[in-house]
Amino acid sequence: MPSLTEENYLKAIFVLNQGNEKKASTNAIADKMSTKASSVSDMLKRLNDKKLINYKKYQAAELTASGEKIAITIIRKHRLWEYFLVEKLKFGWDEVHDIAEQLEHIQSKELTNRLEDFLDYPTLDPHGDPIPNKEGVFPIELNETLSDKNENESTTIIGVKNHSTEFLKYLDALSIELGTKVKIKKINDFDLSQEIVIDDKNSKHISKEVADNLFVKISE
Amino acid sequence: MPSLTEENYLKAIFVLNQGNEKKASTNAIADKMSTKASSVSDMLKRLNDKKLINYKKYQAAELTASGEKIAITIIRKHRLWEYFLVEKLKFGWDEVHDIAEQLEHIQSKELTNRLEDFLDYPTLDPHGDPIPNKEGVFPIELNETLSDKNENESTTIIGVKNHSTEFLKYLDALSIELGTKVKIKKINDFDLSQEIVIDDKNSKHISKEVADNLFVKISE
DNA sequence: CTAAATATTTAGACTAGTCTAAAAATTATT
DNA sequence: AATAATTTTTAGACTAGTCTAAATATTTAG
Repeated sequence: MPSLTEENYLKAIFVLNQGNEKKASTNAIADKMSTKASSVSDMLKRLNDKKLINYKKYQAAELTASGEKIAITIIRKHRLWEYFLVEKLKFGWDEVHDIAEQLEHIQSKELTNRLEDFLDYPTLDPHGDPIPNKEGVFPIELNETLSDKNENESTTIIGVKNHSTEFLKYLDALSIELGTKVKIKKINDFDLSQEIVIDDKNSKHISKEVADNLFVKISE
Repeated sequence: MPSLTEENYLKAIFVLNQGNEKKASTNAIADKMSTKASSVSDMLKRLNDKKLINYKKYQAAELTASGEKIAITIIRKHRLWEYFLVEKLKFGWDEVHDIAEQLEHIQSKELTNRLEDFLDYPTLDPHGDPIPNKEGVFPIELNETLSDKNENESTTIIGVKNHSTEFLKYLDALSIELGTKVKIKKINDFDLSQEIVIDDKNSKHISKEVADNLFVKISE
């Protein structure tokens, strides 16, 4: 069994390496985990010894099959618990991240599977992120963001990349939620900010950073 | 915030000292926590420094008001989660202890309170143990055990002292559950084992150790 | 009341994980 | 290709918690 800390490292590496390119550098991991590069360096050696990652000095880390399995299990638990917190306990989507961050480390396969059954096998968590099944298979991949779209295109918001309370509250203020239709009226050349129309009604102005963090329905 | 380990020590001390007498000796705690007396000795010093317990060398430990508050919160969370696991996820009463042992350390008052609301404010957990409310008040105390009863007395099982899977499975085999009526037909002088009649139907023979671990309805 | 048995504490070492500061390697820039 | 900037690793120290073995208290028994 990996320790709680090891689980968090594996999860961070999984998330950083999503979209195939090896981006899990020592600094990137340190940044994501709010720790120091030297600590990460130590830990990468240990995870390598345990064959949970492939790691060579001065090169980015990659998960092995068994490391990835653990990472996906953590993500599965995190997302199932988030769904539980929002759907059953009526938390807001901006309130559940830190609690799920703790719940994801509860060890019991049986618990995870019964929870999934109790929740009627949800496929997406409250932020639109896909929930891997018992076998670790994700139902869909979220790839395209609103920034990838062009002027005059319409699309639907299906997920958020950033899960911070601040960002989610900002979306609430803009009346953007999952399922919201968005039409891009204009993209400003200077800062790539967008003028958008929400649900054919309200016009809003959003920065590129916001558009970067909104996943949209994949074209055709 | 106390660490997970500190929380476990506080809980152990609370449980040992239940029923007022100071029984939380170094060895008793070590035993309960499956650790060594020397480790306990170290920890008692630290908890004393943090004013979570009152402890003087060679004397049993007592919780301070703030230590007790923490212990009760842990117990509250443990019992609410056990109730959730049995009532909502349909676990057996013999399967939930280890999982609740993990869940009890999740930090979020809001979560505990919403969970309690979701469960409709249960007062007893699946083992008959009282669930303290938000203010830390227990609805009732379980005191009397079947060993305290005499020959020809009848009573009702309302709780179990030992929560181990083995004990609970043994009770299942005896068809003893919460609410079961028991009449003591005979107490053997030699080993204090009892001949009992369960629900006016089946006669069984149980050891003193089993009777010690069955809480019964308090007389009159 | 003294000796033996038992309980508790201390001393010193170990592990996991972290940090700072310095050294070494890699990458970028001229 | 040489130097500068950046990234990564190493060395050494620190904390929380644990352990074994030895020392010291306390309790029990004769």
